[in-house]
Amino acid sequence: MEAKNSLESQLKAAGRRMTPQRRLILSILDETGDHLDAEEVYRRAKKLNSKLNIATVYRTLGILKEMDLIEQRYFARDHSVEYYESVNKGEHYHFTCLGCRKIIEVETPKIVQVQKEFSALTGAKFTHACVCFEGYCANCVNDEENLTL
Amino acid sequence: MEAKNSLESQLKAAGRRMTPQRRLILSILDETGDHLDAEEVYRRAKKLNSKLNIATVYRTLGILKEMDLIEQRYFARDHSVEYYESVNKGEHYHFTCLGCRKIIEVETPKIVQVQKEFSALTGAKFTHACVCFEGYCANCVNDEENLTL
DNA sequence: ATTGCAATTGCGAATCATTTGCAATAACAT
DNA sequence: ATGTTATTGCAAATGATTCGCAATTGCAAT
Repeated sequence: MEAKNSLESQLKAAGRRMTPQRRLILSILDETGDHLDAEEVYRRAKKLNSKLNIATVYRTLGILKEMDLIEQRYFARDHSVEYYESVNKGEHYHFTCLGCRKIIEVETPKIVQVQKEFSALTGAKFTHACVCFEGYCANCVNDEENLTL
Repeated sequence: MEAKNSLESQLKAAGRRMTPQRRLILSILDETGDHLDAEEVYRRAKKLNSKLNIATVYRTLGILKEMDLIEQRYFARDHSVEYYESVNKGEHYHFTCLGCRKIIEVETPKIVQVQKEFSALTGAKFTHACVCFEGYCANCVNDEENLTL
């Protein structure tokens, strides 16, 4: 057997049917390095299967979320930009530059430390953390200061 | 002069007109200890001024956000529960119990440390961080384990 | 290979929170 | 008191997501 991509095989293992639409959506999610929201997944998938409906994209993303195979995350403080990401990417967070809109990944163990401390203190158990940072990257800091001063 | 609540005086300082509707909305925001979303602000305000329109609430919240007098925050990972909070509350984050829906405030300097480290490393400047935690509180952990095992 | 049934799809309509256009109203400087 | 202009209420628009339902299709059993 060929090395099936993990999303597909996990869906099948859960007793889901594999349709061309799903295969398409899954392959996009699996192969992209970008951060895609539902609309963008739809846009890309639609290019390859023009009769795909966006409701199907939402339904598929919903199933994957429910199975904890992807996580819904957000970039901006007001959560205006949302996207889906495989859960197997390791711990990282995102910094969005308000100047150039670049996304920089932030790696740190400290968020997990906060969780551990809080657990130890209160006995609570974490299932998820949503963290998004906003600001200006090194390139844009100067521009921003010139504007606001 | 009486000690005007800060939101009101700051709005006036910014050249905004003070209407009964705004005064009402501001007093609710100023006095509540709860976490209110736009609908809830509207519900509470409506009790005291039955002809208030929800568009006015959204417009007022929009102005306050723009002036950075309140911050829009979220509880849940999927950001389904949103609320507005005065910015002068000091650094804290929220843990939402998925069992009993209780909100526990998490105090830690670590998030700010992450920001400082990242700034030092990359030269970026933070303007905002959005952090929300989800899980089960000590009381609900056991119930949840009983359910899932 | 064929069949049958349940899962899935496409479509359009429904929903829900939020925003907007606009005419009427009201705040505030003069 | 008056005029200008911000603000309001209302209703309609928007935009993302969900839903109902009939038609289709995957897949297991034959």
